[in-house]
Amino acid sequence: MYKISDIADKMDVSVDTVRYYDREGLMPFVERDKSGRRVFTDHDLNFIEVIQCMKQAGIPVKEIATFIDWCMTGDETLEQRYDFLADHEQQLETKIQQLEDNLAFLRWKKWYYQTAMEAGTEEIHFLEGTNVVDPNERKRYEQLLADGQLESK
Amino acid sequence: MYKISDIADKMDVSVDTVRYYDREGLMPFVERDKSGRRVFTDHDLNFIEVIQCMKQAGIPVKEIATFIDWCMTGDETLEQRYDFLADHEQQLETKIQQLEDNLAFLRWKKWYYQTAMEAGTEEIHFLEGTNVVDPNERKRYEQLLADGQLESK
DNA sequence: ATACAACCTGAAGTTAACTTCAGGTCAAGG
DNA sequence: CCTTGACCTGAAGTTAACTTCAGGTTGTAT
Repeated sequence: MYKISDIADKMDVSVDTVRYYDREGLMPFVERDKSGRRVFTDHDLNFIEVIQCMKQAGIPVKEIATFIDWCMTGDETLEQRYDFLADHEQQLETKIQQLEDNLAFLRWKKWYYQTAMEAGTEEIHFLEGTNVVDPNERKRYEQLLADGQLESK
Repeated sequence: MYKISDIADKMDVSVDTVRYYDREGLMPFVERDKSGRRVFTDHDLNFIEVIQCMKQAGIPVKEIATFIDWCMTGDETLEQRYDFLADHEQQLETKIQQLEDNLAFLRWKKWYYQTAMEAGTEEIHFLEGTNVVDPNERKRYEQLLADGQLESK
């Protein structure tokens, strides 16, 4: 048996946030003791894990509530639940790919500033006489990356 | 020369959102034509790219505004800009790792429902006589995954 | 016995990131 | 010439996800 603060710790959120989640329908399974306090069981931890994963994956609270609702309904919603997961698996894959691209861009800009700092000025990356970044600079960086010459940076 | 709608298209947001970004200080570089309309240059596209990347990476608008502000200041802020990027590179790496973990969890749950659907009931995953998920089930899944027996699912 | 930390509720407040609105300017096509 | 669509501003409205507040109850350590 667990109390609300245990769950808050486990989910790495505040106790108030757990109550907020409950209010929004994420925890219809939670029981109360004789004086009205929330009591969570081991069985509930299965749901807590799911909720935490979905939250971190960026799924909105309302959608998670729908999913949990299906869980409470029983075996006739197995397919909806599967489809929900398959759909969000797709979305998450796409999002991770995008973040990988963003990460690659940040790294190139980091190299850009690293080298600019060494030169004392950003101008080394500009097209002759302008303040526009030379598109070849990015290619130069990609080449160095591919050649494994950027290990120390 | 580009107009606001071109930039909106390029960033994949609405024209109103671009104006909002400008208001929040993300585009101090933008010029105006004689009748007050925003005019973007090729030089500005460098910034647009940076802004879009940072937005997608989840960096708050205010922080991006700070970064852009440094860019306008000149070479004396090169170090701040480098540190900013290094810091967010770190954060993004952590976030991607977390999302990978979430993805792995979603996939295991997908398998859980896939097999439950085939059996017609979720009970196949429960500990004898309870409604608690058998922890060995996840291990079973991981084993199948490692053995490459899940290709078609 | 009593204090006090942890719990409760309903409701109001906050923040970020937009979005919508009201009202106005302007350049180009028919 | 005049209509129309793209642009402008300042300000108000919206939404999600919390957070804070006011006021109340209770189990446990001193």
